[in-house]
Amino acid sequence: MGRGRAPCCDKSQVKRGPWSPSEDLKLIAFIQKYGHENWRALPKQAGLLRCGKSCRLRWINYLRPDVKRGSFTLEEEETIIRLHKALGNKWSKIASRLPGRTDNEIKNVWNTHLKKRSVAKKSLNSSADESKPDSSITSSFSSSSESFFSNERPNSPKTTTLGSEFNDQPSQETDKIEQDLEKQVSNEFIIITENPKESSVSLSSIESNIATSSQDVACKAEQLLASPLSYLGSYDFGSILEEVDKPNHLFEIPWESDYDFCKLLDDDNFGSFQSNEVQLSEFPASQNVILEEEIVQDVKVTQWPHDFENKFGVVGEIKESNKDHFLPKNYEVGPEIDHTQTFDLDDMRTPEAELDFGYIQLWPSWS
DNA sequence: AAAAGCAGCAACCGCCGACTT
DNA sequence: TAAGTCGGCGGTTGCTGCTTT
Repeated sequence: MGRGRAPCCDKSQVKRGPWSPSEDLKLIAFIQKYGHENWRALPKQAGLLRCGKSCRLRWINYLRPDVKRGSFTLEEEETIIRLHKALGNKWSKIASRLPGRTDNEIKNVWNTHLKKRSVAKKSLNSSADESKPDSSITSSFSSSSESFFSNERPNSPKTTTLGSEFNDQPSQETDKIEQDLEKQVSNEFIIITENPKESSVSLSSIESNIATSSQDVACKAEQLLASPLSYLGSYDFGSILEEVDKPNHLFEIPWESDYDFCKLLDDDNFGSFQSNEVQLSEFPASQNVILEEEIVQDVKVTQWPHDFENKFGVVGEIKESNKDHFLPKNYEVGPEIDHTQTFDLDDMRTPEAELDFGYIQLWPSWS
C-alpha cells in the first residue's frame, strides 16, 4: 500500500466545476480516437485543463455512449430497491445490474427518491403493524418489502436490523440474494458494463445490431432506437475500435488551441444545432438533419429527437421559455479562445472521423 | 413579485485495493 | 518489501431550478 501519495493533480492548475460543451467535445473526440488507457495523462493529451479523475467521471457518468438518461422506470426503481437491500450502498454493483445507469445516478436516485419512498412506506407499515400484537421491526420490514420484492420468500427469516435497509449493511442473506439476482438479472438484461473492455466490445455488439437493422430497418427501427446506443447511427464505431491500435506516443494538444472545436460550437455548426432544436418542433425532422443527410437513415432521422429525449431527457427539459435558447443546463461560456492558434485535428479527420463529428454535432447531452 | 426553503443532480473529495517499480 | 501510481468507489458538497410562503 502506498503512502504519502501525491495528489492526483495540481488543483491550482485544473479547471473545476461544470463541464463546458467544448470540453465535452474534446473528451469525446479524444476517447473516440485513442480510448482511455491512462486517465491521469488523458487531460493533457486531450488538451483539457481538467483532473484525470474529473475526465473519467465525466465520461463514465455522462458522455459514455451507452449511458441511459432520463427518468428511471418503475422496474429500474424496484430493481434498485431490491439490490440495495441485498448489497447495501454498493452503488457500482447495483449499477452493473442496470445497463446504462451509472453508480452516481443510482446513488442520487436512491438518496432523493427511493430512500424517502422506502421510509414513508416503512413508517406506514409500521403504524399499521402497531395494531398487531406480534408486530416487530423485522416483520414490518418484511411487509414493507413485499410489494417490491414479490419473489421473496414470505417466510424467510429476517435478521436485518432497523436501519440496515438504508445504510451500508447488506442483509446476512446477501450472498444468496446476490446469487438469485445473478440468475434473475442476467435473464433480464444484457450486462454491458461488466465487460472488461467496456467501450470497445459493447460497442461492437451494438455495431452488429445496427448492421442488422440496416437489413430490416422498418422492423428493427423501434427496437434499435429504444436501445441505449441506438442514437449512434452516425457514431464511428470503427474509430472506437481503434482504441486497441492507438499509438504509443500521443500528441499533446495545447490548451486553448481548440479552434476547430470552438468552430463547431461557435460558428455555423453549433448555431445550427441550436436553431435546429427549435425547428424540430416545427418542421419535419428530415429537414433538420445536421450535416448528416447522407449518413443517417431516414428512419433514424425522424426518430432522433425522441431518441434524444429518451436517452438524455433533453427535449423534455427544454423550458418553453427557453426554446429559442437551447443551451445546456450547465452551459457556461468557455475561456477566451485564442483563435490565432490552430487546433490541428487533421489526423482525426479521416473519412471515419467525419462520422465522429457528426456524432459530436448531434451531441445533446449538455442539458 | 420576492424571498425562503426544498429537491435534484453533477461534480468533487478522500480513501482503498490492485498493480507496478 | 516498501514506495509509488492508478482506477474505482462511496460520501459529500454546492449549484440550479422549482415550489411554497
